[in-house]
Amino acid sequence: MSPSALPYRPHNHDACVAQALTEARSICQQHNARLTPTRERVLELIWQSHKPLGAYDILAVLAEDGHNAAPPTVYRALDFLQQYGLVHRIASLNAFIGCTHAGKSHSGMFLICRSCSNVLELTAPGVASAVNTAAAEESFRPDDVTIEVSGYCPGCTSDTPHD
Amino acid sequence: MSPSALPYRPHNHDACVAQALTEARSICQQHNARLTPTRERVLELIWQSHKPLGAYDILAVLAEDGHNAAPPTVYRALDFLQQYGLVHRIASLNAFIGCTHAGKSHSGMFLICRSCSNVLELTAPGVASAVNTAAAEESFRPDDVTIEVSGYCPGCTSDTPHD
DNA sequence: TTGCTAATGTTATAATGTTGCAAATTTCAC
DNA sequence: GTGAAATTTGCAACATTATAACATTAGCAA
Ligand SMILES: [Zn+2]
Ligand SMILES: [Zn+2]
Ligand SMILES: [Zn+2]
Ligand SMILES: [Zn+2]
Repeated sequence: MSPSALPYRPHNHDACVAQALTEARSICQQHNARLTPTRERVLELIWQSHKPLGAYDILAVLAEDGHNAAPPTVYRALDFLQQYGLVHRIASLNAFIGCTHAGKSHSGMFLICRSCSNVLELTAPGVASAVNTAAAEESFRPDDVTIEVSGYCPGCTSDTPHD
Repeated sequence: MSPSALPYRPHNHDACVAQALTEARSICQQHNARLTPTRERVLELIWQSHKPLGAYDILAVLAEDGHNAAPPTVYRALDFLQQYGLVHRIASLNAFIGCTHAGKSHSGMFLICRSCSNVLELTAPGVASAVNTAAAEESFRPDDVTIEVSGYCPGCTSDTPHD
């Protein structure tokens, strides 16, 4: 078994954020897309932890920033970031999380801890192929696959839930 | 390849509804749960087609019925029906669909057609086991699995989208 | 009856997400 | 550089989805 994944153990999270921002800049440059200050700030906020963040949570922080922002500001930034695969929306939570596989084409699977709220994004090729097989048997042509697993992470399966 | 699944071809849908209601009565009886008129009516409305229905759509029909209903009425009925596995919520649509495997314990996978909106619920044991394997590799204990696949159904892959 | 519990009614409000248009900024051809 | 075109942002209003809190009613049993 692999060692605990990042979200589940102490780590230098500033490095996570820095790397995410660096990659985002690079990806946007490749696509001639403009990672404007607002968009970058939203991405940074989403990466403030490995827990998903709601649009209105983001909005509240922007307000603290002194940024005079309304909901469309946030949703537009989120749309942009999703478009370039920099963040994912977790449908079962109405919240957003930074993509840990930005750039690489992937169909994510999300492990959502009910106790500590941390989310781990996996690539899970086995799952993707099983889904495609099942869909093919019904002659269904998949376009977008949502896989969200709620449960308990390694840290929270034991009796002492993590933060 | 199997022939087209029910939602994708003409069929006697009244039979779908009748069977769903019969099974629901039986399941509720087994659990000493009361399938009250409101709950039964909501279930019937959800089964009016193989397309998912929003809570406020249900509310509107109840109003036409002359039923003086407010949102909590609908959401409470939906909670009840979900609790006994009679309907599922489709997170990516904020909508509800009748369960086609009521009674049998199952972890569903939903094929959602972008064109005609019909939803097919599959059992897909291969997918379930792939998800469990992937989760186990991260020492994650799954509790609830959401798998929603948006795409195009057999009828809508061709150039003439179905209703 | 009486008293208990589950279910429903009612009002208000919270949380999430969108539309439409005007103003500002950036891009790019000239 | 200058000006038109396109992108991005500000802003106000609105739409949709879901819940909280508390009163009332229906079902059921002692
Ligand atoms: Zn990702
Ligand atoms: Zn946890
Ligand atoms: Zn049918
Ligand atoms: Zn279709």
